[in-house]
Amino acid sequence: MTITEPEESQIPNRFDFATAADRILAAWDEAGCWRANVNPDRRPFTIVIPPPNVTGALHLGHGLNNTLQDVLIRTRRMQGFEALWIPGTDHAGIATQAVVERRLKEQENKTRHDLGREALVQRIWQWKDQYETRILGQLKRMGCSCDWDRTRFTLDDRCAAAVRATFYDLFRQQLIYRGKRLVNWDTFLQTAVSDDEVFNETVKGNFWHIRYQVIDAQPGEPKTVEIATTRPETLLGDTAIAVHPDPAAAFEHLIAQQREKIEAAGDKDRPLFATQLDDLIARRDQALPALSILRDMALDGRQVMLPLMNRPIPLVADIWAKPEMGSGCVKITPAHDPNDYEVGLRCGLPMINILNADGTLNSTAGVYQGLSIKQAREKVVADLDALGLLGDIEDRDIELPHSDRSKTPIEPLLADQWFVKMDALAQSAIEAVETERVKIFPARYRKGYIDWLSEKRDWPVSRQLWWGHRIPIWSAGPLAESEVGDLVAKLTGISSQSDELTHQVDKNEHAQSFVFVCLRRENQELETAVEKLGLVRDPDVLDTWFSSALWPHSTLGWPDPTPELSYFYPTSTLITSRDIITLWVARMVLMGLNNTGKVPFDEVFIHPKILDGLGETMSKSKGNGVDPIDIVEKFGPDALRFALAWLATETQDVRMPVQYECPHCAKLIDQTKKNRSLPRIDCPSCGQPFSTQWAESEEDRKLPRGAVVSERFETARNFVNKLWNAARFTLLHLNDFEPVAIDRESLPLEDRWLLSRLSSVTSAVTEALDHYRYAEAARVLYDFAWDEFCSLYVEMAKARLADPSTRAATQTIIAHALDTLLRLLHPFIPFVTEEIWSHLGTVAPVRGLAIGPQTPAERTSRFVMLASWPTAEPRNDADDKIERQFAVFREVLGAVRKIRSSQNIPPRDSVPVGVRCNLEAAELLTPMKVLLESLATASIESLGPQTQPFATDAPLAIPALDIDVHVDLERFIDVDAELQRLERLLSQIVKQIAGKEQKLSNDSFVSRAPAQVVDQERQSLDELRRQELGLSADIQKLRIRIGD
RNA sequence: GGGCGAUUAGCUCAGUUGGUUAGAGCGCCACGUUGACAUCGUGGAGGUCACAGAUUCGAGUUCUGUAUCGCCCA
Repeated sequence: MTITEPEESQIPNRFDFATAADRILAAWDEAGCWRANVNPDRRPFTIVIPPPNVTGALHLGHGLNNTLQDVLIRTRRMQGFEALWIPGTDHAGIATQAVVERRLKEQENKTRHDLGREALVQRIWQWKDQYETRILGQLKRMGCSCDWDRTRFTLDDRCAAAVRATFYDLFRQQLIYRGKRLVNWDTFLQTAVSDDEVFNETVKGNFWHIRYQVIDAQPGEPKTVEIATTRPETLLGDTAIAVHPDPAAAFEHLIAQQREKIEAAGDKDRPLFATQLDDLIARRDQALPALSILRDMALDGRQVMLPLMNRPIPLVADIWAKPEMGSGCVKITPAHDPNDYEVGLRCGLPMINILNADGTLNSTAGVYQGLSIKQAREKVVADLDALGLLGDIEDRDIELPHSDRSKTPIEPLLADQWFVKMDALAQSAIEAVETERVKIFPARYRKGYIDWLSEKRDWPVSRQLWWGHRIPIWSAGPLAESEVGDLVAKLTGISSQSDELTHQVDKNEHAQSFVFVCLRRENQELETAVEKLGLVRDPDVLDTWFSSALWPHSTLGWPDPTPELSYFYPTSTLITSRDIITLWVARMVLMGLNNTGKVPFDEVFIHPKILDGLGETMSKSKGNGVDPIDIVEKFGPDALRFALAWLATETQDVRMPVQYECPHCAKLIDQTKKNRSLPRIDCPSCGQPFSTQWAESEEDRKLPRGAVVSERFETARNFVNKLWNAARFTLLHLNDFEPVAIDRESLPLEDRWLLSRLSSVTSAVTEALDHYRYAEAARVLYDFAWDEFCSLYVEMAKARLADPSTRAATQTIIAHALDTLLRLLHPFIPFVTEEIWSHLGTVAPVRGLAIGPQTPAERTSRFVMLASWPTAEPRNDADDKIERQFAVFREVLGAVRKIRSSQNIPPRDSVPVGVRCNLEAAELLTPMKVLLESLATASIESLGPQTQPFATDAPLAIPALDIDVHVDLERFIDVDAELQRLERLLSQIVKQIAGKEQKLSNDSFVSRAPAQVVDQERQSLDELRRQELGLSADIQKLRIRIGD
């Protein structure tokens, strides 16, 4: 057989991901590799993507989330499942509307009211189209193998149909009702924002003390009650003053608590706590009599006069009043404070709203009508002062809620809202997790999920927005009883002909009647009919989470009984981040159960978050976000994915210091809190300016943009390169490849070792992925590919590939190994594996071990993406032995290399080596002598129990294996270096001996530790003493030599 | 205030059931390129496992407390 020279030029020595990626994506597209269809011959495996917001582009957090999903779906696809990954995006109600409104204001100085509902929604659709395209493009470039034909959007027609059907159903089950609720009102955007769109900021404010006069004070009773407030203007909406119902008990409780605190405190804190206790007791003694009187007055139904409004309001007894704070009394404004609202509910108080939507005061505020909050506050304070009702004014830091969207202060405001009744729904979702019909990984997240649902707080689903699913309710009211009867009769008439309309009659807190109609789907005719009856459609839209709660079944066609729904639903796994377990995961479970009777997914995997170098979460608004595409362009898509998977451990968030890359000189500039919010940065290296994501001005935007990258992707990029080059080596040596029959038993040791390792690695990777241990899977593959396949096997194969008598068999094995490795790595690094696969398919279209007269040759699939996942072979003793053998081999090899290195022996000079070891080890090592000689550039002069040190000896012991490695330094000796090395070794050994001796002289260790452990320690001590002797002798010899 | 998590080498992180001398990547130092790969190879230096207790013959690993940081909920 003639061996032709490998043609290196055909395969470049680096993987050119920039050009290959597009080509590979196009090939997958063309072949529809990512497509999944109802297929009774296969088991389905389904993932729905957590739909990213169309508010902005994806960052690295999404990069991680989607990488993990893709690794899983690619693995399952290769394992023979009909693997469906449904992509899509979320309309993200308020977030998206706010972004578009802000731009409208900035660029055209217009508000949404200038545009009107339809035109604004039109604009938001344009925004959505733009970002949806960008987001899906980002996912594609990352290699996400979603079924793109099934891309959905939470506001598209199919999702809308699901939302309508769900709302209608819940409404008919009487699980949807209208009620009042305090909302976080953004007076700038004039909308309610959700709790998670509110952040608290401490601002400087005041604490005003105000006196309210008691009406008809009796003898012995106070004439005024003092309260203190940070928001004096809200007194215009006060409906009560509260005092604690049992101040004595409340004080006792506090005092007991403080005593416990002192018990538990360290010496450092105790004096402070003791002082606090004294203060508390003094306070009780001083305040209790007055508070008791006030409590009695409250129980007696006494009233105080609300200043400025001259409205009598009751004294009430409620636990919200804290006897230890201020005067012990608190004003109650139920319509403008969450705590007061609760008091109002408990005490049946009226709720008076004093605000307009724009934050000015309304007509209930009397003479203050029309003023802004700030103006009203000043005037109220001045007027109180004039009346002599104002007491002290304290300076105080106040935690004030702000809207995340407009950055303006939130005003709590009472508004009509639609609610979903959570009781039974929440219970069903709790049970799904408790019974493990839905399994959550890691399990610690179960608690938060269950605790949150256990509160069973009704879900307010109205949003005062224009962007979203409009609430399908038409209402009329308040109506007289006769009108109600009339209207209901007419509605019953309509609904007798259509099952798409349902209605309810509801009375509000003032006993006024309202009629609500819900329509099941878009139906112009019905809508017109309903509106003709005088019913008006609710202007609000639904909470975004309402539509995303339906995502696992709405994307599959529900409410229609589609074949997809029955085949792919319930989905298999949901992969998401922990911050939306309650908002989203819990709601999907309860809605899935309500709508389909089945859980939406069997398993949930919660992955870590990506933090920046300062430990802060990444976000666009902070400026520390990284665009995955920047990483793709610098390091390649495979490096992005592999690095993220490698970092995705179970407990640890991913901390990722990021740098700007100067587009002029490629210098990396650490991102800091300071520079991350700048629109332009001058490169400290080349001095030239570049722009950042904040660039707004013409001038800045003209500058080239500095990518935000992280050095943490280098390891993964290097790994991809390593794999590429190992493959390149393999491919170059397969130019004349003809598969040959393999007889396993007669294979050389290193081949059997490699096959055994492949099998072990396959098991480990499969196991790790089954349990979402991505980092472990990545590490196993990295270590195997680099340290074993590249550094050992390929090195060992070189000689055999050069020998015509062994070339063919070696080719068969190495081709098989590369083939398996590519399959195992494919889910992590799909592009480079696909590229190598196609080269491999050219030189070795038929490969595998099952080649022979009896078994048909294994022909491989065109795409590794569609190839089958490797299966591990059953373990056997021979394999275990071989793996142990190689572990020993690597230790000995390492020892020789260490000695060589410490002596600065040139790499190409061969050294004589002796290995002293027991008989068993000698038996293991003898067959590997040639390999050892080649990898260590050595000649093995002697191997076994009889091996003696050389005359000019450099020893190194491997105590764990009872092996001493000796190198003959005759030709190389650098006495000083060797003396230095030996002395350092000796000092380490002396230290260890001391430790062991101490341990063994401890009677309690010798008598109580297991005999086996004690024995081991004794042997180890003997071994150390033996080494000590040897080293001392060697050192002695060298000293004499210097003396010569 | 409640809950969850983290704290291991200069940096970023692994560390399975408690048991020889605690590992990796990057960075650093030394040496090395003729054919897979300098995005490389070989070796080296570098650790009071946050702190304080407890359990144990023995603790990075188990328990309690403290500190710091992060997230979630109120």
